[in-house]
Amino acid sequence: MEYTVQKLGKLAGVSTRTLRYYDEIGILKPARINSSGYRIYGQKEVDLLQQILFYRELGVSLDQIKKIVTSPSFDLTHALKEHRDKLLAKREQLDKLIANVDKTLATREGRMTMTDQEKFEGFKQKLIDENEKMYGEEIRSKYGNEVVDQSNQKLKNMTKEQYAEVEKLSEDILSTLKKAFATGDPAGELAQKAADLHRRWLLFYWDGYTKEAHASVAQMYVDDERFTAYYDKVGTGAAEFLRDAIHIYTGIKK
Amino acid sequence: MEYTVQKLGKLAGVSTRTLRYYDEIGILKPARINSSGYRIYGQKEVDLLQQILFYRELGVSLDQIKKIVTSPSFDLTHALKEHRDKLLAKREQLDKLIANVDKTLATREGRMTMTDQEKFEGFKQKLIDENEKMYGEEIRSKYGNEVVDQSNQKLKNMTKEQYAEVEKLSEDILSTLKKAFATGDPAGELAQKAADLHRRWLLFYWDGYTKEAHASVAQMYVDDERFTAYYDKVGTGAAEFLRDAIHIYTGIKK
DNA sequence: TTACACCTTTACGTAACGTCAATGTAAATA
DNA sequence: TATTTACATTGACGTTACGTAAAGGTGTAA
Repeated sequence: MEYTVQKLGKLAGVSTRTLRYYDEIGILKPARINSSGYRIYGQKEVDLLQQILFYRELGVSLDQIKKIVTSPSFDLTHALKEHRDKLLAKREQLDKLIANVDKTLATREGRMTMTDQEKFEGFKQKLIDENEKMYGEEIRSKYGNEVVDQSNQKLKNMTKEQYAEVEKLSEDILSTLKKAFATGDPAGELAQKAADLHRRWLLFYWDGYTKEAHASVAQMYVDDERFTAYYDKVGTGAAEFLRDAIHIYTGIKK
Repeated sequence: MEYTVQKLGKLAGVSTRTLRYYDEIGILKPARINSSGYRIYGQKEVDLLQQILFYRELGVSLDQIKKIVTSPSFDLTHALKEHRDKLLAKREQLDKLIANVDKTLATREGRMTMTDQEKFEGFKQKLIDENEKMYGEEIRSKYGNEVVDQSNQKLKNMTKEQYAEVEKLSEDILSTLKKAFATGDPAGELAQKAADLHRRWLLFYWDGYTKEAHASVAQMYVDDERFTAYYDKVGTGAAEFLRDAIHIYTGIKK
C-alpha cells in the first residue's frame, strides 16, 4: 500500500504539514518521490510513523525521538527513565504552582469577603440595630431576626457580579437623587425613580421587603449622622429629601 | 532611587534582555529615557516588576499578566481560577504521560528480563544439567545447588551494562579463538588468552569459580552438539581446541 | 475545458527570551 | 588626557512543532 501525504495523514491522524515537517527534520522520509514531486510513503514508513507518534504521546521531543528511531543502539530504557525524571520534576513544579495559585486565591477571597464585610457589615449591623430600635422588641421578634438571617445569607452568597450590580445601583441612586434634589420635588418623577432604585438596592439585602421597613430605613438616614453625611454628599438636606421621597413612594408617613 | 536595566535586573533577578523585552511588549515601561537613550526605572517600576514576576511565578503568561497589571478592573480572581483549571488539566495530562512512560518502561524491562532469560535460561539449564551429569549426585549436593542459586541471582541482577560487557566478552572469545585456532597451538598465547576470556565470561555467571568446573564446562562444549556447533562457527574442531586450551589453562586434564 | 481536489515549496507567526553583532556612552585608571 | 573597561542601545537570528496562508503545479471527473 502506498500513501500520499494526505492519505497517510488521515491514516495516522496528523496534518500534512506535520508529515512535511518530519520529512524536513529527517525524522520520517517518504519511501520515494514520484515524477510530480509528490511524497510517497510505504508500509515501512507507516510503521515508523506509528513509532514516532507513540513516543510523541509520551511527551518525548522530536529531537529525542529522532535519536531513538535513527540509532538502533540507542539506550531507550535509559532515555525513557531520564524522560520520566523530567516529567516528574515538571509535575512537582506544577504542584507548587497550583498550591501557590490556590494560596493566592484563598488570600484574595479572604480579602474579598473581608472587604465585603467591611463594606456591609457595619452598615448591616446599623440597619439591624436601627430597625430594632425603631420597631422595638415586638416587631423584632416578629420578623426582625428572620430579616437579619436572610440578610446575612444574601450577603454571604453574593457573587462578584451581584456585588457589582449593587455598586452600580448605589451610584445610580446618588446620581438620580442629585438630579431629583435639584428639582426640590420629592413627589416628582426623578425623586420617585430614586426611591425605586433604592428599593431595588434594598432587595439585594432583604428578601422580605415591606413598605414599612423601607420607610423606616429612610427615616434612619436622617436620624443617623453617618447616613446623613453619606447622602448629603449630594447636597445639604438630601437625606431628608430622600426620606420624603421614599415616604411618598411607599405611601407611609411616620 | 533610580535604576538602569542592569541594576534593576540584578535587584529583581532577571536579565537585561528580559527588561527590554518587557518594555517592548509594553508590560513594563521605564519611568523615563535619559539623554543617552538609557532606560531609567523608578520605585513604581520596581513594584510593578515585582507584581509581574509574582504572576510569572504562578506560570501566568505575559499576555495575561499584561491584562492584569494594565487593567485595574480586570477580574483577577476569575483569571486565577481559570489559570488554576489549566494547571490542573496540565497536571492530569502529565500524570497520564508519566503513567504511560512507566508502563512502557515496565514492559521494556519485562521484555528485557524475558530476553535475558530466553538467552540464558536454556544455556544455564544446560550447564547445570551437564554439570550434574558430569559430576553426579555427589558433587551437586556438595556445591552444585549453591552454584545454581548464585548463577540465577547473578543473571537476575545483571544490569544492561553488565549484559553488554558479557556480550562483548562473548565476541572477544570467538574472535580470539579464531585467531588462536589458526595457530593450531592450544598452549599458545592466543589460545590461553581465549581461555582467560572464557574464565572472565564465566565469572559473570558463577561466583564460586573453580578450575574443575571450568575444565568441566570446556569438556561439555565438546560433548554437547549445540555448543560444539556454536564454537565450530570459528572452524571445525574449534570446540575441542578451546577445551584443550582451557584444560591447559586450568592445568586439569580429564 | 473547466472545475476541483490535491500536491509542491516558501515563508511568516507563535512565547519568552538567549545570544551575538555592531556601536555608542559612562566611569575608572594609567 | 587617553585608554581601557563596563555598560547601554537597537537589530536580528535561533529556539519548538507545527498552523496558516500564498503562489503555483498536477490528477481526475464531468
